[in-house]
Parts: sequence; structure tokens; C-alpha cells
Amino acid sequence: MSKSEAPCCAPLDGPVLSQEEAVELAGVFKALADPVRLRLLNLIASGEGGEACVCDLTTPFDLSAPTISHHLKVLRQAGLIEGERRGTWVYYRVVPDALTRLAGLFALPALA
Amino acid sequence: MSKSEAPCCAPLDGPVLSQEEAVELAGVFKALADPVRLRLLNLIASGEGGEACVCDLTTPFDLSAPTISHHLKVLRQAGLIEGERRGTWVYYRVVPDALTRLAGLFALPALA
DNA sequence: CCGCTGCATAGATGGATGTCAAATTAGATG
DNA sequence: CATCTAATTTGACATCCATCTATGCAGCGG
Repeated sequence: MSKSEAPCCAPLDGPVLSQEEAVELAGVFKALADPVRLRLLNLIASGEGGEACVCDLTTPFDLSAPTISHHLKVLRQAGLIEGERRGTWVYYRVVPDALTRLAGLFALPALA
Repeated sequence: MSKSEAPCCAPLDGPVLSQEEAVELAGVFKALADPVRLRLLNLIASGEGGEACVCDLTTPFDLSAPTISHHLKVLRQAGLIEGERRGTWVYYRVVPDALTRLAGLFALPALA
């Protein structure tokens, strides 16, 4: 999926969101709309050096390995994380820009 | 309203997210994981006085009124908006705390 | 070369979700 | 009271999604 250059930081109460932008954004939130994926993201973000080995991401959940792999794929395709193979193991880390963009979305300037 | 006093601002790379917290948060993101609901939220947030009449929220979409009503209900149940009836029409506005909480989630202190 | 382990992919299935048409509630007005 | 409009609720249906088992692929060690 194209990484379609996100408009960086359009706030939610700013200019009206276009249909396309809404679809693209909804895709990101769909990736976040699952307890397992949220915890995965949390584990990765809070991991040593901002990364985590897949081998450590399977045990905390009462789920099969393929299921975890599936969730990681969803997060990856949403542009929230990226993975890298180092020898036997695969490591994932968060994509800072993706999270920063979301933070900007919820900034409410008009709320004095 | 269950209300469940959100832990305000736990950042994503902070302490490990509990199962319960993850489920609750995922519920909020599920509400955001739809283009129509994102545009609705955007329209409401950018409306005059930070609110919008339902009568103005139906026309921008090529959807039936019940469908819009359904989406508004989802956003309301997620604690993202709240509605009020004034005479003939119903007006919705965003819940600032809900958005602020999300903004805090994506703040990445460790990413200097 | 062979087997073992870590991770991903493929296919199948039960449950959740977006949508609509029809019926219902609430306010306003004649 | 009768009726019109605004908005929600209900019920049905098609689609999507999380999960599993089984299979495939890549490194590592004997």
C-alpha cells in the first residue's frame, strides 16, 4: 500500500476531511482497533531500544503464533511498525512519524 | 454511562498496557475505524461553536438517515461525542477530554 | 545434507459490523 | 386531536475480520 504522504498533522477540527483522507485514516485506526494489536504496539514501543523480538511477543498472549504474526502484519501494513530480520529472529519497532501524526490529529487548539 | 474514568494520559511506550485497558482503548479506536464516523467527528468538531445539528450531518453523505444515526450512536457510546436535543433538532459536540486522552497516548517522550 | 526452530502464508470458519427499509418516538403546528 | 418532520430503533442481510490448523520458507547446527 502506498505510504501516501500523509498531510502530516491536520487537526480534527481543521479543514474538512475529504473522503479519501477519511478512508486512509480509518485504515490506520482499524489497525489500532484490536486489544491484541494495541498491546503488541505497547510492548514494541516500550521494549529495549524501542524494539522487540517476535519471539518475545508470542508468549504474553494466549494465542497461536500465526495469529500474532497476522496482527503484526496488520500493524506493518498500516505503517505503524516495521520489521527486520537479524539472524534467526525478527525484530519490530514503531514508526515514530506515524504516531506523531495521530497525536497531531487530536490536538484541539480551539479548546481554550 | 459506564464512564470508566480513563487513566487520562498513559503514553504508548509507558508501563505495559493491561488486558482490560487494551480492550477499553480498542473500543474507542473501533469507533474511529470508519471513514464515515471520522468525517462525522470532523464535521462536528469543525462546526460552529464546536457543535453540529444532525440535520446537517445527513446530507454530506450518500447514506440513509438511520445509518448516520447509527454511526452517531457508536461515537456517542465510545465517549467521543455527546448529543443534546434543542426543540426540534438534536445537536452533537465532541468531548474534549476523550480527544486529549488519545493525543497523550501517541506522545513519544523517548523519541528525542 | 538433514533435521530443527522461528516466523510467515494459505485456507476455513464463527462472530462482529455497515447498510437499508420499515416501524417508532418526540416536538411542533394547525 | 391530527398530522407533519426530525431522529432513533428494530430486524434482516451481506460483508469483513480474528482465530485456528496445516503448510511453506529461511537460518542454524549436527
